[in-house]
This record gives sequence, structure tokens and C-alpha cells, in this order.
Amino acid sequence: MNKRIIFHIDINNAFLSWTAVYLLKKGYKEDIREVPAVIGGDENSRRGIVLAKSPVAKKLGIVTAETLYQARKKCPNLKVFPPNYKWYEQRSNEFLDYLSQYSPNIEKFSIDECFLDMTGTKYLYKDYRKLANKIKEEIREKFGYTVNVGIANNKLCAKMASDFEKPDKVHTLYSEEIEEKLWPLPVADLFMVGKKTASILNRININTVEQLAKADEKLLQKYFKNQAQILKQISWGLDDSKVENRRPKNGSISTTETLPYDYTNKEKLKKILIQQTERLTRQLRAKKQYAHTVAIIYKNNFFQEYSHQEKRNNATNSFKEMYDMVLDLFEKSYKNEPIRLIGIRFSDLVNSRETQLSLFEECKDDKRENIDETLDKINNRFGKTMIFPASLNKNINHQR
DNA sequence: TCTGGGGTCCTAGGACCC
DNA sequence: TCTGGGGTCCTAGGACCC
Repeated sequence: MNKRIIFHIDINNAFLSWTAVYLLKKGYKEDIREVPAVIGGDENSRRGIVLAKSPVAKKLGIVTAETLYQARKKCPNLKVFPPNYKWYEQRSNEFLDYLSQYSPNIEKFSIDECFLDMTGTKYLYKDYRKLANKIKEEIREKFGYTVNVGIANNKLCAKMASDFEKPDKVHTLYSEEIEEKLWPLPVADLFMVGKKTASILNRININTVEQLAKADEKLLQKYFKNQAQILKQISWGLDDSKVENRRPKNGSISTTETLPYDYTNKEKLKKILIQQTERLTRQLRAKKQYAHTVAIIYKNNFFQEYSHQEKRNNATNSFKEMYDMVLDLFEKSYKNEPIRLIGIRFSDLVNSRETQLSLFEECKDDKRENIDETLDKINNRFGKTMIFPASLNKNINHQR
């Protein structure tokens, strides 16, 4: 059986690199990759965490997701730049478009990384390391930032390989290299081994990948149940998942918002929910998808998170239908406590409504869809200006 | 003016049906 | 004539990823 050849390509410090390129283009004199700099959220609206860091900032001990407050303690003259998600999304698409010339089988794994299945292309490219270097250099030339490329026989190992040493490197982790390159690593470095799992493993004296690979299966099962088998497989570098360029079905979309201060006013919370429902149903309609399940997500002032969800008989993407449901869920679930973050999630997505309605109801729905369509057109055209049916404005505007 | 936002997948427990 | 247990669906919550 022929082994597969998978590339994993990961943009180094993507948000910061993209911002650096943007600033240089605008005539900014400094390359922020070469100074202590981070991309950070807005502290005034309580989003002040590190989203990406320059290599210099990394050397000073600054880590992703810590607060800017903590980061500044490590480096008082730290430069902080705001994120620009729209620009990032465009850069991400451009990156993927470019790479798709090398393999038709490409999978976007996140905004700044993807997998390429190079298996079918082996007669075109004899030397994969050489090819990876070529791609890496081309990206630098064309787009102005560096990437890491991992080459392996499956996705898991390609991903682990691209993580080895950064930035601007090509690494391999072929099946025959597992013991030499993967096993010496701390177990926490493994993909899918997060904080919780790592701390349990360490407690039972499993500190390296090799120790996990050789650990007693019964012992692992005691602590991790079914997950034990997966941990074992990962430690041996085993993975047979395919590179797939379509999104998995039954997905979900969600939006959440950290509020500028803790809200206790129900009307204010509802106002946020309206905006979120409008935005998310618009996304659904743009993708021609319908959702069965609706959830409200909360984080209270103690940082406790919880959610309430309900499944509908008929999937929908109508603003009105969704908002009725969101409102109902809110009334049922809001605990009258200060809320730090609120959001909604639509899940069990389908491509058709798969529903049998009476003729009468269908007529009503068609009318609703027309209203939604019109609103989409106006909102898409004028950008962020929200337009709602007048009846809703009446509902949300009469509070203080 | 400490602690983001968007996802996926899994598990436990309750309800319900046969 | 009594009781057990499997299967499925749903909700809540948690771990993990970037």
C-alpha cells in the first residue's frame, strides 16, 4: 500500500504577520515582527487579550490569550495593535487560493493553516522537502510573510511536524520518524492534549509522548474512558482521516459578545440578542442553510458559562421565527444575574427545510422569506446599518 | 482600566418507547 | 402477571483547537 503524503502549512504568527505587511504597505516604517509587539483586543471594552505575538515578544515570555495587562508586566514598552478580521479573512482566502494550484485536495483547517494531500502528485514532485521549500519561498515573495510546512504520511503528523521549530521552517515526521522525533516531546505538546488532559497524565507519571505510547491501556482507560484509545493512537502518530475540502455537515454557527460592562437590564440584553439573531440568520440565508437547534450562551460576572438550547421540529433561517425562539429561550433561562457575555448558536444545520407544513403555513413562510430577502439586500448594501421590521423596533426602543 | 470569538466532538443523564 | 433492559432523542456541560 502506498503511503500518503500530506502537507500542513501554517502561517507564522498570522495576525501579527498580516498586520505587519499591512502597515508596511501603508508606509509604516517599522516591521512589527522585529520589535516586541502583539495584536490585542480592546481593553476598554474588556477584550484585552493577546491574539498574536511577535517572535521578540515571545522571547520575553508573552503567550497567546493572556491579558494585555499581564503582557505589559513582562514588557512595559510592548506595542499593541488592534486586529482587523476582515483583512485577515481576505488574506486567508488569498493564501488558500494560491496553494490550491499544488493540489486539488486542500482543507482549510483554520484561518491561518491548511492541509494539502500531495499523494496523487508524486510523479510531478519527486522531492517533497524541496517542493515545500519552494512553496515557502514563493509565499514569502508573493505575500510577504513566512510559513512552516510539515510533511508526513497523515494529517496528525503533518500538523505536529509544522509545529516543531518556528518560524520559516520545513519539517518532516514520516511514520518511520515517530520514535525519533515525536516520542521525546512532552506529552502536552501533542495535538488534542490540552491543559486538563496533560495535568492528569503528569499526575500518573506520564510526561513524554513515549511514556504515553508505552503506558498501560487499563490505567489510561480508568482516567480517560473511551478517550484513552485516541490518546494511544496519537502518541503512535496514527491517523487515517482524509483531507477534505468540504465542511462537515451538522455544523453550527454562533456569535458571542463580551459586553462593555456587566448587564442586568433585560431589555438591553434583548437588544443584543436581536442584533445577533439578525446577523446569524443572515449568515444562514447567505449559505442557504436552515437550523434546527437554537441556543443562548451566557457568561456571568463570575466567568461561569452556561447555555440553554431547544430543538425545533422544522428547520428555519427566518429572522422572525428565530427571534421568537431566542426570546422565548431567554425568558426561560435568564437567571437575573449580571451578564458579562451573551451569544447565540444555531446548530443541526441542514440544506433544506425538510418539513411538511400546511399550505397555509407555507404561504406565510414564503412571505417571511421575502421580507428577509429584502432586508438582506438592504443590509448587505448599506453595510452595518441594521434594519428591522417596525414592529420590532417598537419592542426594543421604548426602554431607557 | 485582567481574563476574545468561532468552532468541533464527546459524555452523562433524563425522557420516552418498545 | 411482573419486571428488565436496549435504543434513541434531547439538553447541558466540558475539553479541545486556532
